[in-house]
Amino acid sequence: MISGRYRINFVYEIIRRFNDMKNEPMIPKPTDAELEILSILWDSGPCTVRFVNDKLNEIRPVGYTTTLKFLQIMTDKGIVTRHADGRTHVYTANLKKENVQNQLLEKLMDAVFGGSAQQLVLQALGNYRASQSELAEIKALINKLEGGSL
Amino acid sequence: MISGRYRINFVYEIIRRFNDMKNEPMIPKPTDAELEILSILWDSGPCTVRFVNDKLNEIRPVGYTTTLKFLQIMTDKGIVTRHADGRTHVYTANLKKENVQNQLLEKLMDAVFGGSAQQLVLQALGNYRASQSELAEIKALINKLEGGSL
DNA sequence: ACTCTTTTACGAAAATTTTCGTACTAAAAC
DNA sequence: GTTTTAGTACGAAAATTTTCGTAAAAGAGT
Repeated sequence: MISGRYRINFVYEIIRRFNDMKNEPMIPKPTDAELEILSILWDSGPCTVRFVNDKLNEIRPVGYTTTLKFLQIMTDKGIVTRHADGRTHVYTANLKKENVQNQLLEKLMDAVFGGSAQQLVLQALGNYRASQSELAEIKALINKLEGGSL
Repeated sequence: MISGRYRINFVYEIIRRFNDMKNEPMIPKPTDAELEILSILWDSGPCTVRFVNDKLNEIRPVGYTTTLKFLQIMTDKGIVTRHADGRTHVYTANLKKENVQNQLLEKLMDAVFGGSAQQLVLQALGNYRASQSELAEIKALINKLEGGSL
């Protein structure tokens, strides 16, 4: 049995060790709570536990040590990095927002859109109104894609 | 403590009872395994446990009683309906594919796209190549949307 | 120096999700 | 009619995720 200083899911321990040898880490599907925290780190840059916890509590009540524990687990999983700043620790997202976005899009696409990006996009456009300028921007991208593959 | 003939998550028991009084059930976020099964039911219509299990095993090994248990749990949660056909049971999806698609899109949108449908769509289009005709179809929808809100 | 506050470390409970074994039942095959 | 096969019911373990309590340390204020 693999066990480090403290043992989390042993799968993640393996992943972490594996990732230590690579540049782009394999992404171990963040949980919902982890996603929430990642979002905060992406928006605000490196954060203390206190800051993350305050942000979370703007949405729902979470104990400070709960947040701390999450960050520690995420450190173990290798999805955030910690460095000390005096007595407190500052955490930085270790995954690129874009990569996670793509990972989740792909998962959703496969799960309920039969793997079709088109179906997903049509559904998203049909239901969540975008502004005129946003629509224009999407159309511009499509035009570029059409041009590129002609 | 709420307990019926058999007790699952008590939250779901409450939801189930609540839904008995309404037409459109509130959707209790299907788990990953449940989504897999829902997909099969959407694609193939009402299915027996045997059929669902065979389908699942095309992808990964799952025991028969595991699948059966899932279907039973899903029945308790109210996300599938069961009716007997002789000795065997046939299960039918109780949620509309579209509704679940939208629910998951919205969740993803909020979680990692700052609530912006446009960002989600741009990302999806940028990464997962769609064919010319698919792109054209998307553009047609956009044109319709633009027209409608002028 | 001493108390009050803030912080990290850690264990463990609670909640949820996934998985399967065992028992029982009914039909089918021989 | 007995055995084999295929089905459901149910409990419970295993795996994962979420949550928090308690202890110890480190500053801060007085």
